[in-house]
Amino acid sequence: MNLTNSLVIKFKFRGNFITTPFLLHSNFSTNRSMLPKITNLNHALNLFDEMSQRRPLPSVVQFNQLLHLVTKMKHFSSSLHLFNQMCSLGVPVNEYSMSIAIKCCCQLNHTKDGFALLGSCFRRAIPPDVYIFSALLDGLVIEDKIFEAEMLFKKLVKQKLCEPNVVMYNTMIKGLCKFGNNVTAVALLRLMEQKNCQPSIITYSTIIDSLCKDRLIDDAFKLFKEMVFEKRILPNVITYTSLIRGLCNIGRWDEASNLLKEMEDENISPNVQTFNVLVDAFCKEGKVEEAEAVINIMIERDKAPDLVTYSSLIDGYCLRGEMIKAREIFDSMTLRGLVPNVVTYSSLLNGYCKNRNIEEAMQMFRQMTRQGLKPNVVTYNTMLQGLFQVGHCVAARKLFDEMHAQGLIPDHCTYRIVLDGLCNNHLVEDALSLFHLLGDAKLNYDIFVYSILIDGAGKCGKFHIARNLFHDLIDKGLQPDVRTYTVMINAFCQEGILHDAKHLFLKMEECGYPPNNVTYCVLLQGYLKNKHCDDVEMLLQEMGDRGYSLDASTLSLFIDHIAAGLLDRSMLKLLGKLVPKELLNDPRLCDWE
DNA sequence: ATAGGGTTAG
Repeated sequence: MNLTNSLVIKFKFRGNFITTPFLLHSNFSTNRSMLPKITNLNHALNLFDEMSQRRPLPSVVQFNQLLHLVTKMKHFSSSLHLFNQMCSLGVPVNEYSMSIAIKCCCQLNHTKDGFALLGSCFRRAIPPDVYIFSALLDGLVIEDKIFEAEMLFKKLVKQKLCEPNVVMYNTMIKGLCKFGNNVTAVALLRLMEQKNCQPSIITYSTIIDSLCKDRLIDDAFKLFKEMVFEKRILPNVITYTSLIRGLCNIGRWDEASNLLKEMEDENISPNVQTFNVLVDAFCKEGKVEEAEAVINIMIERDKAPDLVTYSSLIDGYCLRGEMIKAREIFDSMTLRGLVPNVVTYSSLLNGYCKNRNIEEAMQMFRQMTRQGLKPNVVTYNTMLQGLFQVGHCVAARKLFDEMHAQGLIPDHCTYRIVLDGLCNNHLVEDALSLFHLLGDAKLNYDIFVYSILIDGAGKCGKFHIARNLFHDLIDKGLQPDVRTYTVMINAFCQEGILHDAKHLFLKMEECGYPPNNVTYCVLLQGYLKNKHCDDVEMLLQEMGDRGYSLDASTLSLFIDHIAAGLLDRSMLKLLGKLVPKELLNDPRLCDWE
């Protein structure tokens, strides 16, 4: 390794950065032997000790270099500690030292401390620069304080406290994307062009990734083309990986495969993460053989599968109910030098739970704790759902309390799982009192929660409660979605109030939420069960026009009605058009048409 | 210094 090349220091020269090889002479001899060797934290800490004992003290530049190295290794708390020691030693810290210290606070989720350090910049007469503000902005984004982030950004621009550079724009764009605000993200991209700050591949990749996550794949490609053909920015492996994932997620496999070819033609090799996207996509479709084939290619190409790869594969086998195979992969990971983490465990636990093997799930849950892994909210959610599914409500309650004792805060998923679990185990009263007890502003404004409770109340014959909940959510200004309408229609049908069911069915369309397959089936079942057959034929016709099909239980009900002479056999022809392929081999349908 | 991966939800 060439020492001269590896030790490059940036000198500020007439306001421009120029890079100059840092020539090493006698007084830097210790540097020469130590700095390039720094590969881990201990080396860095030892060097710091050694440096702080030298007299005179090394310059702030040398300390900053070391600080920068430690930060690069992501040892943020150590870096902060060193910064504090620098201050105690009397090293005249500058804006670079401050920016590193602030960056560390922000990356540690202590943006507040970062702002405190900003205050100390002013006290030390160090004018904060764009790096410092970018670090703070990123901290706010990391902590999901998007409103504060936007305020800071606007304030910096308006009061001309600093001229945003491409990194700062990218950070703000990342924040907007994180909150699904793609429109403003693109607007900011346009603003930076207008201000002559050229967007980079990072700017484009950030927005492209966000559009892909929101399934706006065509918009993503529009931006991709703009980047390549207008801006002449070459896409890299990250850009391609985002697009391939976007395509896989919406099932556009051929295009994903073409894009993979395209990127290889451009001499951009897929990396572990690109392959992971493919493995995950195959596994989510239950195509574990294909996933295994991808993994073999990874091994051939020296792109060692990692925890993510195997977690996806475990998911794939769990989805197919092949728990022995899933467990085999889990157990063999250690042999490959990979130690399962909380996510891997959660995947396996979810598999056991979904396949109703709660005993094995419980055992593994305890095993992970013994191995020193702390279950997180997702792990508890998985277990809670598993326990409710097999009706172990008392055990679920115990686990819920345990979660609390561990200092974990239940999230939206937790409440949805618990409320749904209680409803499905005929404990609607408990669900409702929990809902009212919580009174949590967020929970009370969660449309999913309302759907769960309305469904639960309706199915337990507590119709008035279901209807009150529906009015309640309207009063709060919540917008019911297709599921909310559907469960409410179901509740009306069960109560035999078909007039209101039909009214709501028509209303949802007016409100921009057209009924789906399930809604039609629910209403049809309601009509049949209540022997109210006037609209049935029309509804079936509409379903055909919309390309919908009947589910197994609705179809069964129709056949029973026809067999009992309650419906005319002429309806069979219409029904035949609405039978999904997988139901066509039902023996009862043999004499159709 | 800024961008991409894995677990839960009706």
